[in-house]
Amino acid sequence: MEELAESNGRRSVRMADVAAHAGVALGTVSHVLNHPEKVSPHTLERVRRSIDELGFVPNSRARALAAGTSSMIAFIVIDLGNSFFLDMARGAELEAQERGLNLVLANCDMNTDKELVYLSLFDAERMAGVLIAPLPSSADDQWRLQEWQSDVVALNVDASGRGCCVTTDDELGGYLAAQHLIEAGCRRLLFTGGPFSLLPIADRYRGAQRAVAEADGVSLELLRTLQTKPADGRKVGDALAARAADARPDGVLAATDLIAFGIIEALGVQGVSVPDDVKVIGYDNNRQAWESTVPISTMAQPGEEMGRHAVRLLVDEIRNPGSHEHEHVRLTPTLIARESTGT
Amino acid sequence: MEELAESNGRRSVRMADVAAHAGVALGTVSHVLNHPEKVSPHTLERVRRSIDELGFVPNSRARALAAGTSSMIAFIVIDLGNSFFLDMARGAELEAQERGLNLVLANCDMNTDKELVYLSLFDAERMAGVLIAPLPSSADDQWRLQEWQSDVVALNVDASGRGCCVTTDDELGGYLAAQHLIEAGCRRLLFTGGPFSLLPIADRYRGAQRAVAEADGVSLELLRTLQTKPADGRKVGDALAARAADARPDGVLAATDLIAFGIIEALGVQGVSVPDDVKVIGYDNNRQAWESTVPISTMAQPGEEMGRHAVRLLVDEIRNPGSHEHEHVRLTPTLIARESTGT
DNA sequence: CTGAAAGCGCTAACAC
DNA sequence: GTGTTAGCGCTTTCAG
Repeated sequence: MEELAESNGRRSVRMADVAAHAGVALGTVSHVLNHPEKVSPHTLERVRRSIDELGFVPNSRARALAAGTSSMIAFIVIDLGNSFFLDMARGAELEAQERGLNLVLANCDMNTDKELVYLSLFDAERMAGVLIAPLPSSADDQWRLQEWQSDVVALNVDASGRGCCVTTDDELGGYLAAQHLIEAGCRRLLFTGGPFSLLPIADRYRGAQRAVAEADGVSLELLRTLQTKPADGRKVGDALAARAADARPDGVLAATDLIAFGIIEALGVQGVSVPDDVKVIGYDNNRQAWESTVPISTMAQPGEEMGRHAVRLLVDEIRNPGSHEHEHVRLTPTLIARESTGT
Repeated sequence: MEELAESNGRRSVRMADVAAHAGVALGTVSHVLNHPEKVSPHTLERVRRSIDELGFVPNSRARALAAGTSSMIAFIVIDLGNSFFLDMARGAELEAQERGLNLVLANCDMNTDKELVYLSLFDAERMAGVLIAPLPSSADDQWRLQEWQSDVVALNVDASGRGCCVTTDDELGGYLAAQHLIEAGCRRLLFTGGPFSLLPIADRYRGAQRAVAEADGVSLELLRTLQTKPADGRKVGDALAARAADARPDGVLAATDLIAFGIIEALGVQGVSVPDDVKVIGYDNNRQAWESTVPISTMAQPGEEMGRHAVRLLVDEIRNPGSHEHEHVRLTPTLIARESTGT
């Protein structure tokens, strides 16, 4: 099981070698690396030259062991193929870099078991901290049940009470999306998406319900899908196209852009015009759906901002173990109106 | 610059704590972890219980330091937003896992400077090995100029002479793609893509030239683009649509699927039919282009296989520092015929 | 300002 | 089988 790699042949040069080469004590070399201001210019120069000449690369593992600190943080992502998560990673990386931390990624590839595997790995590796963007299911996340060595902050999932987290307000997003459709003149709305075990989807639906309840003479129908892919959308589109025109919704709220994409495509093929006959709005501002023939209106989630915030929370937790209080940062999605809901 | 994270508050339980708790020596605890067969069932049981009760998580850093080994490898990727590279990561992860190694990812986000930054980081962290899929430009890769502590194998780039690498044969891919077009009846081919500083693109063009040279009465035109995005393709599509029908190529070989996608879209808008008027083939089997209204024929690169191979080479290099010989594995792209070149 | 020495948490001989 | 001990490469007091 735990088949380890053997160290590679060449033995790397150690600090002691540098010290010998420069004719100083080992501690002095350490000082030029960590507290150069406390070393005389002359020694500094000499040691530095030795470092260069020998090609010395400080061993961070040893350093971390001795100093009890590390500059590595890890981000465990449920699906790096989803541009939303990749955006988070970008934001996290930028923020980490600005704070002198290094970010590595782990891809769970939609396999929730891997969340735990990687969490354990990084825990054992004594990362300074770890970020995790799990599958936002309603089931109690396994990883939350454990106490971890490293500080961890969750993204895209409500981990209140157990730790820091940053989410976007999906209920509000659903509300705003529905409102946009209503303002565009739609009266017979349809919400489609699934599975509802995904909290964000359930929340988006609730938001849509609220918007509809607040409006007069607007109805809301629900059509569940099994997944969130274009194929699911195409099925919905076909079903809709098969209906009589007056039995058709005039506004569709798709739980994801990918679904919206499928719907628009299927509708187009069957001669139903978007946005003339039916207006469609998606959710996620997913790059994969950017190239739709009819540009898709959508609710954009601030992925990069989420990543940045998460790192900020993490750093606070790492640096102020005493005073730190867990926080739930809730960001707001933004409406991006494009052609699919235009006039 | 090197602003480190401070260790978090709670001090984790060490092996010594476990030993004390179980009433055995520290070395014994180490044994139950690394050589359980050499420990009496009774002690084993007791130590294991102590480990559980105390929530002991072995410190891999210390372990790596003491043992001189590590099970972590890293994959530095030029662009995780590109599904081709993500496929490599998937393959690498699977292969790594089967060999008891753990894979972490680093995203350069199309920033070549980051390649070096991450390489240095992982070098200092004394990773067991590192994989790198850089920007395949013709410029001499900076990272190749240095001797690294860790073993490194390159993906998607020819690093012969300096280390192991695994690539796909782009020249052959271009050849096969052109041949496919010719067999589909095309006589006036157009190759479009760019910039040519990207080696794969130049190679694909060379392959197309070879196929055309081998065929009778087939011409090949070249239309360079600045980048490899759908927008570049749309420009090409518009230019083509603006031509008189008989001045138009009847077969287009796009250097990437994204370009092909843009071309098909632009052509469609202008009333030029794909594949009836013009056949189009792309390259990469990019998921982002899968949802095109006209499914795009393409040359698929075996990303996952590349990742697996790379890990195999890396492992050999790590385990047999003496006998290991650098190897260049060249994989073959596969034609995927879809509608855009259909009849 | 520089050197010596005591660990950091763990592995791997080597003894008992 | 189990305990003891000497490092792994580095940081960091603490004397000189």
